[in-house]
Amino acid sequence: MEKREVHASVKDERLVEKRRKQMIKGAVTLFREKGFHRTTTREIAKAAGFSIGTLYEYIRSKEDVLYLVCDYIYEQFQENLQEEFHKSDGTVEGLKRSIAYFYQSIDERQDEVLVMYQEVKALTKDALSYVLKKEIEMVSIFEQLIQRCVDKGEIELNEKEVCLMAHNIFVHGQMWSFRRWALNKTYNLEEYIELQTDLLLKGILNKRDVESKTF
Amino acid sequence: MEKREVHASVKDERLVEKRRKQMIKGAVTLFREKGFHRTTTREIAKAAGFSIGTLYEYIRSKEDVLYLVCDYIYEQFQENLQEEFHKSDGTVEGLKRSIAYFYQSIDERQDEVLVMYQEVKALTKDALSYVLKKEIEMVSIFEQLIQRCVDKGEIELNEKEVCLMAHNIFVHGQMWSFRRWALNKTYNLEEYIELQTDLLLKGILNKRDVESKTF
Amino acid sequence: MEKREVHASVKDERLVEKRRKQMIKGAVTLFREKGFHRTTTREIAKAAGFSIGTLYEYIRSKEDVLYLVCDYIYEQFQENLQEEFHKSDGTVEGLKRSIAYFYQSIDERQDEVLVMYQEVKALTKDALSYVLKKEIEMVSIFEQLIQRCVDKGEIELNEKEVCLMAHNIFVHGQMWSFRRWALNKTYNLEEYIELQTDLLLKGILNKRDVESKTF
Amino acid sequence: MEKREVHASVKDERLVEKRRKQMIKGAVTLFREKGFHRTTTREIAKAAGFSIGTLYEYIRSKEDVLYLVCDYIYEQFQENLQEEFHKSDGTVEGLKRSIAYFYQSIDERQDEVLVMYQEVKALTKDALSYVLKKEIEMVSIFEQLIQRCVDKGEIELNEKEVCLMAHNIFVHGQMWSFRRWALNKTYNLEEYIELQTDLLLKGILNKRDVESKTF
DNA sequence: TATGAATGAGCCTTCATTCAT
DNA sequence: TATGAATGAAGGCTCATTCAT
Repeated sequence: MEKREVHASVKDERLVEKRRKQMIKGAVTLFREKGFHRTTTREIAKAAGFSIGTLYEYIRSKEDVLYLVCDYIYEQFQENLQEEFHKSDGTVEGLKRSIAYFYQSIDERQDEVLVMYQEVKALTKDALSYVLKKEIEMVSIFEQLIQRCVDKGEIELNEKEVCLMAHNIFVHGQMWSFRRWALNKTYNLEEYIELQTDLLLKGILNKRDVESKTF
Repeated sequence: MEKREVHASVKDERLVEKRRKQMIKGAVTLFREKGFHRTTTREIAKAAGFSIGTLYEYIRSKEDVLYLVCDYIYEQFQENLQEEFHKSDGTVEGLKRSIAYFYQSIDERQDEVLVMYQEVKALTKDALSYVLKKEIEMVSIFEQLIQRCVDKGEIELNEKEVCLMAHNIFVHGQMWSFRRWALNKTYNLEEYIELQTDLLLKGILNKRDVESKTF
Repeated sequence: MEKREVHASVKDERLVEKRRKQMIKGAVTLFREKGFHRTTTREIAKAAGFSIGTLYEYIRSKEDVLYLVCDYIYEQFQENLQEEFHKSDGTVEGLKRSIAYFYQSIDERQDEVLVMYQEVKALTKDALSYVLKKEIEMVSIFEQLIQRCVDKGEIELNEKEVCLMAHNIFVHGQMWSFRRWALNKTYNLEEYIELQTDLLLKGILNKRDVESKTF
Repeated sequence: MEKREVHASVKDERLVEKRRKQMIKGAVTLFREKGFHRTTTREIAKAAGFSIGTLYEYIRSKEDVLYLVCDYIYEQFQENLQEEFHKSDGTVEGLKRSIAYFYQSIDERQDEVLVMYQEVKALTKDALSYVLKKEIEMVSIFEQLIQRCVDKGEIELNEKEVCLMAHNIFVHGQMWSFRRWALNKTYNLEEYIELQTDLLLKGILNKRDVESKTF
């Protein structure tokens, strides 16, 4: 469950960072195209711009690449979300902005999200646990964002509803990447965000607000 | 996009049917446990109860097995949904029953759903298209079920909202299988169904109904 | 320490036996020429007359080949020695015959002995233990052969001397293979056997015998 | 057959000497533990206390390390034996002392002897020849030591017997290292030396001596 | 039809060696 | 001189697929 340190033979940490970035970038593209299993380590090395030998100076096994990719993506999202969390003011408008922002980042990182989403299960149990923990943390950020609105009296939901709604928000984000083949025939990102948010919030807004807003 | 005929060397159609059932059953379990790529054809043959040679009398390639599995699962669900569709009366209550029924079948076939869900991407383009077409059909059934309610005036949604809601219903079903690791800590199936349906319908029910129901 | 069963995927035991014989024969030659580590599994397969895939139907790892080779050689020698043991009559003449016979078989199987001798250490601990146990058994046969002569009063040695002499007999046999490069400049097999036996027995023969024999 | 000069890029001979000593020391331990083939050059460099790049400033190939190790060990033994040779007085007692001394040094350098003994065959033909020549020289020292006793009339042996006995003495020394796993259950070094010498000399001592010693 | 032995392309990984700094 | 990152040939092993029986 702890952050798994991927072993590198190379000592220079800057270099490790740099090479891994190259690696992740190349790997994401490949994984996206052919999936983790159909991608060979040689292809990863080549895409990263170095030799197979060099690749293995920075990882211990092919699975490490997948872990690195997943970790990287989660890290990015979590960072963004964390920020969003701190900006949050407990208003429904704020929640909406956070959601919009989250879906936008997913849209920007489509490939990465899709890869992470489709290949996590190829991780070993260890790595998987760690990654899932991260996912729970992200969902829980949404949970808290919603809860703030509830606390402020802007929306009415009990605890379990808050939790489920957080999951839904999260999954609707992923959806935009894994069901893109179907969704983007009908919606562009803006529409998708607006419609999903509307459907989500319809009916849970406190009467007072609804009235003041509708009329 | 047409239904792909998987070639069998064996002529006796009854036998083909029988053997493929065995095959699918064994494969689902294996794919569930280890994923498509980590499962070997030998294992599939063994799990199906015959030899590797025999396996290849009924398929042409390993991927055929995956296709057969996916096709089988979709077929099952589609059949069920079709039935549901015919029973539908355009009331919100009916829609709720259909959703509940759909989620229940997903719960009953967890393994299969998960497999299909995680491994479809391993299908060749051809097979994938066919399978995705099926998925669209299923979503479209929900679309029609919702539309009937709209037509009847029970709920208020425009076309795009109907479509998105259909997708959501579908994805929330899958969610119950692919996020089970997180969800079933908090909800059992009944709760999940009830809460999701509530969140879904809150606010889109026509005022009249809401009033008559709430007061 | 137990006899290690080397796993074969192929069920037909006769075939396994046959293929392994081919394998061992090819491997011995190669190991002799280049040593275990410098021999590739592909070379072994080729020398055995089948493909690399087939090789791995009969073993699980390269080390299995070495084990099979060692086991085979020991088995051969042990069988021979066992026989010799049963024929033994407790006379010094008998002991001499046994030694001569042992050295002759070593001479006949030079390559095998050398391989076994030089490569055993490459075995895993498990396999090594088993193989060393066999070696102890062989030494102990000589120990018993000598002891019989002692019991019969033909030679005079205490327990520890008997044991050491058994080791010496054994090692002198191996010597004929691993120091052949030096020894066969000076001696042919017959000479070697005679001289070693003479040096060995000189002085340990009971006086009575010596006298009656010498004079 | 000539002493092979191992090429070093570094010019400073003192440094070369120093670095090689470090190298040999580290390598012996590693070779002992894992054998030559399973030891990597990186491990050797690390054990020697410098980097892989530096290692290659003092050798040209991994095999050079093995050669250096073997050469070093032989050199040590030969030096010792040479000394012994000069001290020798042609008495059986003297021979016994030399043997005892030889076996003691083997005991002291167990690891080195074992390594040399098990890994020489990994040397290239060239290096092997050179090293075997050294071994012949060592055996021949024993030959001469024995011959002196024969010349002095202390023991009775013909030329071929002298030669074989020299080989035996040498091999019994090695034996103490390569059969240690079996021998040291029964004997400690002192016993081993005494028993081997006894068995060796029994019966070849000139009658006169035997009588004078026994009675 | 059913079997399972045989095949070999191809994968992941290691490690001796080089070379720019 | 010393370093250690980079290289890529080569090795062990797997597994989808075929085919003779």
